[in-house]
Amino acid sequence: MTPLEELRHSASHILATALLRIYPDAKLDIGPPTDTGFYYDVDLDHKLTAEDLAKIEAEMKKVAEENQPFLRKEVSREEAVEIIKSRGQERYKLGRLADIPEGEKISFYQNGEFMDLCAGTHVRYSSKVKAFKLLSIAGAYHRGSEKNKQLQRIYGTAFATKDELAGYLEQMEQAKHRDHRKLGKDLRLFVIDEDVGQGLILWTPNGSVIRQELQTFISEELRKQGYSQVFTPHIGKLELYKISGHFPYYKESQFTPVVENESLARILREGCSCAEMVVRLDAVSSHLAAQVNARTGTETITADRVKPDDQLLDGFMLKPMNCPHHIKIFSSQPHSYRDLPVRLAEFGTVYRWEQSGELNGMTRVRGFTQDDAHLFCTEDQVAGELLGCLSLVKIVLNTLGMSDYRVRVGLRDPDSNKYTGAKENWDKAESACREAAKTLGVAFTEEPGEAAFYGPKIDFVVKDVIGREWQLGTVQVDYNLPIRFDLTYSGADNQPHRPVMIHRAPFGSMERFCGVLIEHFGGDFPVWLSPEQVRLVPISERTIDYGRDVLSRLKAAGVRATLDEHNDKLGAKIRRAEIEKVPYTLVLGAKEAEAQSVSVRSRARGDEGIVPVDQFLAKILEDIRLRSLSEKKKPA
RNA sequence: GCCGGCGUAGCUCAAUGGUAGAGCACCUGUUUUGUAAACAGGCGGUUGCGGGUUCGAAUCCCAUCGCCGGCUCCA
Repeated sequence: MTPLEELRHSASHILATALLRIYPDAKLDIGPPTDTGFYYDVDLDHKLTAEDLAKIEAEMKKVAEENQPFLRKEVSREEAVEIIKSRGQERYKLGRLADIPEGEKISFYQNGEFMDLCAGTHVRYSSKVKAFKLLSIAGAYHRGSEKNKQLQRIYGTAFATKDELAGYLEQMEQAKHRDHRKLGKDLRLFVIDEDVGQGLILWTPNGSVIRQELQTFISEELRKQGYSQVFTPHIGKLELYKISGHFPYYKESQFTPVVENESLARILREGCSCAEMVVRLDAVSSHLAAQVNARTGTETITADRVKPDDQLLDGFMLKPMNCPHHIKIFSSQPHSYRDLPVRLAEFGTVYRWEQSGELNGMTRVRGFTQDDAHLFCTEDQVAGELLGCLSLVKIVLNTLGMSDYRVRVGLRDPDSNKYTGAKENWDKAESACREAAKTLGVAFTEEPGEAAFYGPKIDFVVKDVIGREWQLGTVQVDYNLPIRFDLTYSGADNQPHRPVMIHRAPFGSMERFCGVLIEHFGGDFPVWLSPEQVRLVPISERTIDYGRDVLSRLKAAGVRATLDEHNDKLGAKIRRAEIEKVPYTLVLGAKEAEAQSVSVRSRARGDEGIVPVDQFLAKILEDIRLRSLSEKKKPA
């Protein structure tokens, strides 16, 4: 345990000590340190409030001042049971004791009157813990399972010094200003309207500029890398997803199917309970089941889903993924090995039923657009194609100056059987992913259990301003769908062969990526992405006409510019442009009008002096063309 | 979905059972401005929505929708 973790862990014991003084009947579960602080999970009939938190914190201060030594005591399993029972903490602590493997040491730590089952380690005296703060109360399931009782989790943080604590709290406060939900509102980038629906993003004109620029950017890269762009509809027949296996496997996280009119009329005529309707929507024909099961070599469609044809209901689904549609484009023509790889790309909008409590601004939504593509290739081509996909992700991240991410190679969970496909294919795919990740030149972690059910993947994960991790770009190898859809190509031997699919999305989703990007730049977008690139500010009404003249020249060159015609003093107009985070403000007075020039004020560098209009135009056009990053804002 | 908190003008917030208010934004006028806020006036509300208690509800109660923090989930 690091010294800081030790401190925080001790703080959580002090929290428990104080808590039991105030609520002696509280049943404790577990109280570990975290990346940013500590928590303790507690079962207590009384619902803790913010006022209670203040009381507990005051009591914690007393415990700290009592300067209690932390004493370690090693005991036998039997003694441990006795201690736990004597303290009335058997409800959760006996279970935690049982988690300790036979043969391992069992220890308690005591400070003052409090004693807790704990491996340690701790600070030596409670007075070491002097810079701490309780932050919030939240529900948390015992052992993280929603089947168990929900406990109250008390979150807090602690640092070695009061200055560090104050610094951390200040940093959290600052982070709020960069939150994409706040900036999205302030800069009018997107809105979510409750009448439209939770988790459904409305891209306003400003946000749409950013999205459009990003799409143009990636489209240029796709053309260089030999992709073909396609368009597909937002819905597809239920049967399509029964073949792919997405329905009903992911039914819980999909929108309810749209039942076809004919089917709807039939069930209204015949009468049909809700439960029966669900069963009939899930069901597949014996014909389809036989085909898919034969191809996969396993019972992927189980007997209880098979129904006679006249019991089936037909309908459409909002697409939860783009792959089935792209597969149908691929399979609409015969392919030779000479055609491969086929790379089909689309900004494809998909819909998923995320739990209401999970929705979050633009980063977790119910409808989002993936910068998706599916590559159909031979097995020999997989490794090379993976490298191409990763280089695309790198280009994206480099261009945007995003270096604060981690890479995760998602592998099979060796203890699970949810994965489809032959072991040899998995071995090959996993090693291809691992080798490809190595070429990135950044550290990556291999995480068993993080693979998709159809194949391993390489994910790029970033943190938002309040430390939550989000998966952005992803590259996935898939041996499963080509089998389910019976995809083939003719090999050099004139025999049919099975292609391998790669799914990849460098941004992941446009919504999530833009959300993270807003926070990454704190709203100070580089010129090429800025919704408004130039603000023209006449010093008085006398130079408005000159402003109109400059405006039309900028617009003709394709620069996004506006003219501030408000009847305000110069300072007020500059202030407005600053608040709206426009990268360049051009001040126009009599001198400038006379010389066909502009006085340039940059968001990053302040007043840069007077230059001819043409010179400014050439410079900004070059920055836009190169997609240059803005210089960091000078500290205020 | 679960636990807890919150919901007042476009935005930030005030009003603790007794006439819904301020600043900014917006509109009009005066001012004609040189690098982060000129001055004055005006517009703007069924206090998220629906019920209830009360002589009287933004305020108390119930229900519902949404938002925030966590938990669970995430092809």
